[in-house]
Amino acid sequence: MKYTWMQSPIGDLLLAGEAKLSLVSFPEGNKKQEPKSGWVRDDSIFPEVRRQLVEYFAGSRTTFDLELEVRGTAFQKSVLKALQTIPFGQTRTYKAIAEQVGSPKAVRAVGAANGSNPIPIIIPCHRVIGSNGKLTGFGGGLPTKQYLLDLEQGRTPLFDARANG
Amino acid sequence: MKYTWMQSPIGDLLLAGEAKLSLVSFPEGNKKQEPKSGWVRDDSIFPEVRRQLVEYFAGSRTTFDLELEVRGTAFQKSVLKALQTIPFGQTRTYKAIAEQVGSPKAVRAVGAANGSNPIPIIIPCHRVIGSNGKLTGFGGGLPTKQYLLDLEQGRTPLFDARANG
DNA sequence: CGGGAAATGTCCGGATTCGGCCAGTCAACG
DNA sequence: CGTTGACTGGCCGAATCCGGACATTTCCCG
Repeated sequence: MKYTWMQSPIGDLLLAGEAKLSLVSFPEGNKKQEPKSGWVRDDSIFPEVRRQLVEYFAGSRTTFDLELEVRGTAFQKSVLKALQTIPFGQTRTYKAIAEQVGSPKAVRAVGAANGSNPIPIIIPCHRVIGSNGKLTGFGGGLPTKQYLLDLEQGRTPLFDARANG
Repeated sequence: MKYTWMQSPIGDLLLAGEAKLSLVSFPEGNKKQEPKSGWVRDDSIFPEVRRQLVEYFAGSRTTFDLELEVRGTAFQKSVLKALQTIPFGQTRTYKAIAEQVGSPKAVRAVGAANGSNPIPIIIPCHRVIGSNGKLTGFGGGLPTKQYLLDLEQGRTPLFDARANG
Protein backbone atom coordinates (compact mmCIF):
# COMPACT_ATOMS: atom_id res chain seq x y z
CA MET A 1 0.00 0.00 0.00
CA LYS A 2 1.41 3.39 -1.05
CA TYR A 3 -0.01 6.72 -0.04
CA THR A 4 0.34 10.47 -0.49
CA TRP A 5 -1.39 13.66 0.56
CA MET A 6 -2.92 16.47 -1.46
CA GLN A 7 -4.20 19.90 -0.47
CA SER A 8 -7.82 20.87 -1.15
CA PRO A 9 -10.34 23.53 -0.09
CA ILE A 10 -11.72 21.07 2.44
CA GLY A 11 -8.37 20.15 3.95
CA ASP A 12 -5.59 17.72 3.20
CA LEU A 13 -6.82 14.56 1.52
CA LEU A 14 -5.20 11.14 1.95
CA LEU A 15 -4.83 9.16 -1.30
CA ALA A 16 -3.80 5.52 -1.11
CA GLY A 17 -3.75 2.26 -3.09
CA GLU A 18 -1.54 -0.22 -4.88
CA ALA A 19 -1.57 0.05 -8.65
CA LYS A 20 -4.98 1.71 -8.63
CA LEU A 21 -6.50 4.20 -6.25
CA SER A 22 -8.47 2.41 -3.52
CA LEU A 23 -8.82 4.99 -0.76
CA VAL A 24 -9.55 8.69 -0.35
CA SER A 25 -9.97 10.07 3.15
CA PHE A 26 -10.79 13.44 4.68
CA PRO A 27 -8.58 14.83 7.44
CA GLU A 28 -11.54 15.02 9.86
CA GLY A 29 -14.86 13.34 10.46
CA ASN A 30 -15.95 10.13 12.08
CA LYS A 31 -14.75 8.00 9.18
CA LYS A 32 -11.31 9.49 8.68
CA GLN A 33 -8.48 7.10 7.87
CA GLU A 34 -4.76 7.42 8.51
CA PRO A 35 -1.75 5.65 7.00
CA LYS A 36 -1.23 2.30 8.67
CA SER A 37 2.13 0.84 9.64
CA GLY A 38 3.55 -0.89 6.62
CA TRP A 39 2.23 1.68 4.18
CA VAL A 40 4.85 3.47 2.13
CA ARG A 41 4.67 7.17 1.41
CA ASP A 42 5.29 7.98 -2.24
CA ASP A 43 4.34 11.47 -3.39
CA SER A 44 4.88 10.58 -7.03
CA ILE A 45 1.92 8.18 -7.25
CA PHE A 46 -1.51 8.95 -8.68
CA PRO A 47 -0.57 12.13 -10.60
CA GLU A 48 -3.68 11.81 -12.78
CA VAL A 49 -5.92 11.50 -9.71
CA ARG A 50 -4.33 14.61 -8.29
CA ARG A 51 -4.82 16.55 -11.51
CA GLN A 52 -8.48 15.64 -11.93
CA LEU A 53 -9.26 16.49 -8.31
CA VAL A 54 -7.61 19.90 -8.67
CA GLU A 55 -9.74 20.60 -11.72
CA TYR A 56 -12.85 19.41 -9.88
CA PHE A 57 -12.29 21.76 -6.98
CA ALA A 58 -11.59 24.57 -9.46
CA GLY A 59 -15.02 23.96 -10.99
CA SER A 60 -13.66 23.01 -14.41
CA ARG A 61 -14.29 19.25 -14.21
CA THR A 62 -17.66 17.52 -13.85
CA THR A 63 -16.71 13.87 -14.36
CA PHE A 64 -13.81 11.68 -13.33
CA ASP A 65 -12.08 9.25 -15.64
CA LEU A 66 -9.93 7.08 -13.41
CA GLU A 67 -9.27 3.41 -12.74
CA LEU A 68 -10.33 2.49 -9.22
CA GLU A 69 -10.02 -0.58 -7.03
CA VAL A 70 -13.27 -0.93 -5.10
CA ARG A 71 -13.41 -3.39 -2.21
CA GLY A 72 -16.51 -4.55 -0.37
CA THR A 73 -19.38 -7.00 -0.44
CA ALA A 74 -21.48 -7.54 -3.54
CA PHE A 75 -24.18 -5.29 -2.15
CA GLN A 76 -21.76 -2.50 -1.32
CA LYS A 77 -20.24 -2.62 -4.78
CA SER A 78 -23.65 -2.45 -6.42
CA VAL A 79 -24.52 0.61 -4.35
CA LEU A 80 -21.24 2.34 -5.15
CA LYS A 81 -21.80 1.57 -8.82
CA ALA A 82 -25.23 3.17 -8.62
CA LEU A 83 -23.70 6.27 -7.05
CA GLN A 84 -21.48 6.74 -10.07
CA THR A 85 -24.55 7.11 -12.27
CA ILE A 86 -25.64 10.29 -10.47
CA PRO A 87 -24.62 13.22 -12.68
CA PHE A 88 -22.61 16.18 -11.44
CA GLY A 89 -24.85 18.75 -9.82
CA GLN A 90 -27.74 16.38 -9.16
CA THR A 91 -28.84 14.48 -6.06
CA ARG A 92 -30.71 11.26 -5.31
CA THR A 93 -32.45 10.03 -2.18
CA TYR A 94 -31.35 6.94 -0.27
CA LYS A 95 -34.64 5.40 -1.27
CA ALA A 96 -34.03 6.03 -4.97
CA ILE A 97 -30.67 4.29 -4.74
CA ALA A 98 -32.25 1.38 -2.88
CA GLU A 99 -34.77 0.97 -5.69
CA GLN A 100 -32.05 1.30 -8.30
CA VAL A 101 -30.06 -1.62 -6.86
CA GLY A 102 -33.17 -3.81 -6.70
CA SER A 103 -33.72 -3.77 -2.93
CA PRO A 104 -36.33 -1.04 -2.54
CA LYS A 105 -36.63 -1.53 1.20
CA ALA A 106 -32.92 -1.60 1.90
CA VAL A 107 -32.77 2.12 2.52
CA ARG A 108 -30.79 1.85 5.73
CA ALA A 109 -28.44 -0.65 4.17
CA VAL A 110 -27.83 1.90 1.40
CA GLY A 111 -26.93 4.42 4.09
CA ALA A 112 -24.49 1.96 5.63
CA ALA A 113 -22.96 1.19 2.23
CA ASN A 114 -22.60 4.91 1.60
CA GLY A 115 -20.81 5.25 4.89
CA SER A 116 -18.37 2.55 3.86
CA ASN A 117 -17.49 4.25 0.57
CA PRO A 118 -13.68 4.06 0.42
CA ILE A 119 -13.31 6.63 -2.35
CA PRO A 120 -15.51 9.65 -1.58
CA ILE A 121 -15.74 12.65 -3.95
CA ILE A 122 -14.74 10.49 -6.92
CA ILE A 123 -17.50 8.03 -6.06
CA PRO A 124 -20.06 10.75 -5.28
CA CYS A 125 -21.75 9.54 -2.13
CA HIS A 126 -22.24 13.21 -1.22
CA ARG A 127 -25.00 13.39 -3.85
CA VAL A 128 -27.27 11.16 -1.76
CA ILE A 129 -29.64 12.92 0.65
CA GLY A 130 -32.71 12.09 2.72
CA SER A 131 -36.19 11.99 1.25
CA ASN A 132 -37.01 15.15 3.19
CA GLY A 133 -34.11 17.01 1.61
CA LYS A 134 -31.82 16.92 4.63
CA LEU A 135 -28.22 15.87 4.24
CA THR A 136 -28.49 13.44 7.20
CA GLY A 137 -24.90 12.20 7.19
CA PHE A 138 -21.44 12.22 5.68
CA GLY A 139 -18.17 10.57 6.66
CA GLY A 140 -16.22 13.78 6.16
CA GLY A 141 -18.71 15.83 8.16
CA LEU A 142 -21.89 17.56 7.01
CA PRO A 143 -20.19 20.93 6.25
CA THR A 144 -17.97 19.13 3.77
CA LYS A 145 -21.02 17.52 2.16
CA GLN A 146 -22.68 20.93 1.92
CA TYR A 147 -19.51 22.41 0.42
CA LEU A 148 -19.38 19.79 -2.33
CA LEU A 149 -23.05 20.21 -3.19
CA ASP A 150 -22.70 23.99 -3.33
CA LEU A 151 -19.62 23.63 -5.50
CA GLU A 152 -21.56 21.49 -7.95
CA GLN A 153 -24.35 24.08 -8.01
CA GLY A 154 -21.93 26.69 -9.29
CA ARG A 155 -22.10 28.70 -6.08
CA THR A 156 -18.80 29.84 -4.65
CA PRO A 157 -18.87 28.03 -1.33
CA LEU A 158 -17.33 29.14 1.92
CA PHE A 159 -15.96 26.27 3.91
CA ASP A 160 -15.90 26.13 7.68
CA ALA A 161 -15.25 22.67 9.05
CA ARG A 162 -16.38 23.75 12.50
CA ALA A 163 -19.90 24.65 11.41
CA ASN A 164 -22.63 22.17 12.03
CA GLY A 165 -24.55 22.15 8.83
CA MET B 1 9.09 -19.79 25.66
CA LYS B 2 12.59 -21.22 26.33
CA TYR B 3 13.78 -24.62 25.23
CA THR B 4 16.68 -27.02 25.40
CA TRP B 5 17.58 -30.55 24.33
CA MET B 6 18.69 -33.55 26.31
CA GLN B 7 20.04 -36.92 25.23
CA SER B 8 18.28 -40.13 26.25
CA PRO B 9 18.21 -43.83 25.29
CA ILE B 10 15.19 -43.11 23.10
CA GLY B 11 16.71 -40.17 21.28
CA ASP B 12 17.09 -36.45 21.90
CA LEU B 13 14.23 -35.01 23.92
CA LEU B 14 12.93 -31.45 23.54
CA LEU B 15 12.23 -29.70 26.86
CA ALA B 16 10.40 -26.36 26.81
CA GLY B 17 8.45 -23.97 29.00
CA GLU B 18 8.48 -20.60 30.69
CA ALA B 19 9.14 -20.71 34.43
CA LYS B 20 7.89 -24.29 34.67
CA LEU B 21 8.23 -27.20 32.29
CA SER B 22 5.25 -27.37 29.93
CA LEU B 23 6.45 -29.54 27.04
CA VAL B 24 8.46 -32.70 26.46
CA SER B 25 8.68 -34.06 22.95
CA PHE B 26 10.26 -37.07 21.29
CA PRO B 27 12.44 -36.60 18.22
CA GLU B 28 10.18 -38.86 16.13
CA GLY B 29 6.59 -40.02 16.02
CA ASN B 30 3.36 -38.54 14.74
CA LYS B 31 3.08 -36.11 17.64
CA LYS B 32 6.61 -34.75 17.66
CA GLN B 33 7.05 -31.05 18.30
CA GLU B 34 9.80 -28.69 17.24
CA PRO B 35 10.89 -25.28 18.53
CA LYS B 36 8.72 -22.57 17.04
CA SER B 37 9.94 -19.21 15.81
CA GLY B 38 10.12 -16.87 18.76
CA TRP B 39 11.31 -19.57 21.14
CA VAL B 40 14.67 -18.96 22.77
CA ARG B 41 17.23 -21.71 23.27
CA ASP B 42 18.68 -21.73 26.75
CA ASP B 43 20.59 -24.86 27.74
CA SER B 44 20.81 -23.72 31.35
CA ILE B 45 17.09 -24.11 32.07
CA PHE B 46 15.39 -27.01 33.82
CA PRO B 47 18.52 -28.57 35.40
CA GLU B 48 16.36 -30.46 37.92
CA VAL B 49 14.19 -31.89 35.15
CA ARG B 50 17.29 -33.03 33.36
CA ARG B 51 18.70 -34.67 36.49
CA GLN B 52 15.54 -36.57 37.35
CA LEU B 53 15.12 -37.84 33.80
CA VAL B 54 18.69 -39.08 33.74
CA GLU B 55 18.07 -40.99 36.96
CA TYR B 56 14.80 -42.37 35.55
CA PHE B 57 16.45 -43.74 32.44
CA ALA B 58 19.24 -45.19 34.64
CA GLY B 59 16.57 -47.10 36.59
CA SER B 60 17.32 -45.39 39.88
CA ARG B 61 14.21 -43.15 40.01
CA THR B 62 10.58 -44.27 40.15
CA THR B 63 8.77 -41.01 40.81
CA PHE B 64 9.17 -37.44 39.61
CA ASP B 65 9.02 -34.43 41.89
CA LEU B 66 8.75 -31.44 39.58
CA GLU B 67 6.58 -28.37 39.09
CA LEU B 68 4.73 -28.56 35.79
CA GLU B 69 2.53 -26.23 33.81
CA VAL B 70 -0.26 -28.31 32.29
CA ARG B 71 -2.43 -26.72 29.61
CA GLY B 72 -5.66 -28.13 28.24
CA THR B 73 -9.39 -28.41 28.79
CA ALA B 74 -10.87 -29.43 32.12
CA PHE B 75 -11.38 -32.95 30.87
CA GLN B 76 -7.82 -33.26 29.60
CA LYS B 77 -6.40 -32.01 32.88
CA SER B 78 -8.50 -34.47 34.86
CA VAL B 79 -7.23 -37.32 32.69
CA LEU B 80 -3.62 -36.23 33.00
CA LYS B 81 -4.08 -35.96 36.75
CA ALA B 82 -5.41 -39.52 36.83
CA LEU B 83 -2.37 -40.71 34.89
CA GLN B 84 -0.09 -39.41 37.61
CA THR B 85 -1.73 -41.77 40.11
CA ILE B 86 -0.51 -44.85 38.20
CA PRO B 87 2.54 -46.15 40.08
CA PHE B 88 5.87 -46.87 38.42
CA GLY B 89 5.88 -50.33 36.87
CA GLN B 90 2.10 -50.68 36.70
CA THR B 91 -0.40 -50.19 33.88
CA ARG B 92 -4.06 -49.24 33.58
CA THR B 93 -6.55 -49.65 30.76
CA TYR B 94 -8.15 -46.73 28.95
CA LYS B 95 -11.45 -47.89 30.37
CA ALA B 96 -10.12 -47.84 33.94
CA ILE B 97 -8.99 -44.25 33.49
CA ALA B 98 -12.36 -43.33 32.01
CA GLU B 99 -14.08 -44.73 35.07
CA GLN B 100 -11.61 -43.00 37.37
CA VAL B 101 -12.41 -39.56 35.94
CA GLY B 102 -16.16 -40.19 36.25
CA SER B 103 -16.99 -40.68 32.56
CA PRO B 104 -16.99 -44.47 32.25
CA LYS B 105 -18.02 -44.43 28.60
CA ALA B 106 -15.53 -41.80 27.49
CA VAL B 107 -12.88 -44.36 26.64
CA ARG B 108 -12.01 -42.88 23.27
CA ALA B 109 -11.96 -39.40 24.74
CA VAL B 110 -9.40 -40.71 27.24
CA GLY B 111 -7.34 -41.93 24.33
CA ALA B 112 -7.54 -38.51 22.70
CA ALA B 113 -6.58 -36.82 25.96
CA ASN B 114 -3.63 -39.18 26.27
CA GLY B 115 -2.54 -38.24 22.79
CA SER B 116 -2.60 -34.58 23.74
CA ASN B 117 -0.36 -35.12 26.78
CA PRO B 118 2.21 -32.31 26.51
CA ILE B 119 4.63 -33.81 29.04
CA PRO B 120 5.10 -37.52 28.30
CA ILE B 121 7.32 -39.76 30.46
CA ILE B 122 6.90 -37.43 33.45
CA ILE B 123 3.12 -37.65 33.08
CA PRO B 124 3.09 -41.40 32.41
CA CYS B 125 0.67 -41.81 29.53
CA HIS B 126 2.76 -44.78 28.45
CA ARG B 127 1.27 -46.76 31.35
CA VAL B 128 -2.15 -46.83 29.68
CA ILE B 129 -2.92 -49.81 27.43
CA GLY B 130 -5.93 -51.41 25.76
CA SER B 131 -8.30 -53.73 27.58
CA ASN B 132 -6.90 -56.64 25.53
CA GLY B 133 -3.35 -55.89 26.68
CA LYS B 134 -2.18 -54.28 23.45
CA LEU B 135 -0.34 -50.99 23.52
CA THR B 136 -2.59 -49.53 20.79
CA GLY B 137 -0.88 -46.15 20.45
CA PHE B 138 1.76 -43.69 21.58
CA GLY B 139 2.80 -40.25 20.37
CA GLY B 140 6.47 -41.17 20.41
CA GLY B 141 5.88 -44.43 18.57
CA LEU B 142 5.01 -47.86 19.92
CA PRO B 143 8.63 -49.03 20.27
CA THR B 144 9.26 -46.12 22.61
CA LYS B 145 6.21 -47.06 24.66
CA GLN B 146 7.42 -50.67 24.85
CA TYR B 147 10.89 -49.46 25.89
CA LEU B 148 9.51 -47.41 28.77
CA LEU B 149 7.30 -50.27 29.99
CA ASP B 150 10.21 -52.71 29.83
CA LEU B 151 12.42 -50.23 31.67
CA GLU B 152 9.86 -50.00 34.46
CA GLN B 153 9.71 -53.81 34.65
CA GLY B 154 13.40 -53.92 35.47
CA ARG B 155 14.27 -55.56 32.16
CA THR B 156 17.18 -54.08 30.31
CA PRO B 157 15.48 -52.94 27.15
CA LEU B 158 16.94 -52.73 23.68
CA PHE B 159 15.61 -49.78 21.75
CA ASP B 160 15.13 -49.73 18.00
CA ALA B 161 12.97 -46.87 16.80
CA ARG B 162 12.52 -48.60 13.45
CA ALA B 163 10.86 -51.66 14.91
CA ASN B 164 7.13 -51.94 14.71
CA GLY B 165 5.99 -53.65 17.78
C1' DC C 1 -44.04 21.05 10.16
C1' DG C 2 -41.68 18.69 14.26
C1' DG C 3 -41.04 14.70 16.96
C1' DG C 4 -41.55 9.82 18.33
C1' DA C 5 -42.24 5.00 17.15
C1' DA C 6 -42.28 1.11 14.20
C1' DA C 7 -40.49 -1.47 10.33
C1' DT C 8 -37.45 -1.92 6.84
C1' DG C 9 -32.20 -4.87 4.60
C1' DT C 10 -27.56 -5.55 5.33
C1' DC C 11 -23.39 -6.29 7.86
C1' DC C 12 -20.68 -7.87 11.69
C1' DG C 13 -19.23 -10.24 15.85
C1' DG C 14 -20.18 -13.56 19.19
C1' DA C 15 -22.66 -17.63 20.39
C1' DT C 16 -24.37 -21.88 19.15
C1' DT C 17 -24.91 -26.01 16.54
C1' DC C 18 -23.17 -29.59 13.67
C1' DG C 19 -20.25 -33.16 11.55
C1' DG C 20 -15.98 -35.44 11.36
C1' DC C 21 -12.12 -37.30 13.89
C1' DC C 22 -9.83 -40.35 17.55
C1' DA C 23 -4.01 -44.06 21.25
C1' DG C 24 -11.42 -47.76 22.79
C1' DT C 25 -14.67 -51.34 23.81
C1' DC C 26 -17.78 -54.97 22.97
C1' DA C 27 -20.33 -58.52 20.40
C1' DA C 28 -20.76 -61.16 16.28
C1' DC C 29 -18.79 -63.61 12.59
C1' DG C 30 -15.78 -66.51 9.92
C1' DC D 1 -7.81 -65.22 17.01
C1' DG D 2 -8.35 -61.24 13.41
C1' DT D 3 -11.86 -58.26 11.36
C1' DT D 4 -15.93 -55.70 11.25
C1' DG D 5 -19.52 -52.64 12.75
C1' DA D 6 -22.02 -50.20 16.18
C1' DC D 7 -21.74 -47.33 20.04
C1' DT D 8 -19.41 -44.30 22.83
C1' DG D 9 -17.68 -38.89 24.83
C1' DG D 10 -15.01 -35.09 23.90
C1' DC D 11 -12.63 -31.92 20.75
C1' DC D 12 -12.05 -28.91 16.82
C1' DG D 13 -13.21 -26.32 12.85
C1' DA D 14 -16.86 -24.74 9.78
C1' DA D 15 -21.40 -23.44 9.12
C1' DT D 16 -25.21 -21.38 10.91
C1' DC D 17 -27.97 -18.49 13.76
C1' DC D 18 -29.08 -14.38 16.29
C1' DG D 19 -29.13 -9.52 17.98
C1' DG D 20 -27.55 -4.94 17.58
C1' DA D 21 -26.12 -1.10 14.83
C1' DC D 22 -26.82 1.97 10.90
C1' DA D 23 -25.57 8.37 6.89
C1' DT D 24 -33.77 5.77 6.50
C1' DT D 25 -38.46 5.91 5.71
C1' DT D 26 -43.14 6.20 6.82
C1' DC D 27 -47.02 7.04 9.69
C1' DC D 28 -49.43 9.30 13.27
C1' DC D 29 -50.22 13.04 16.56
C1' DG D 30 -50.13 17.62 18.51
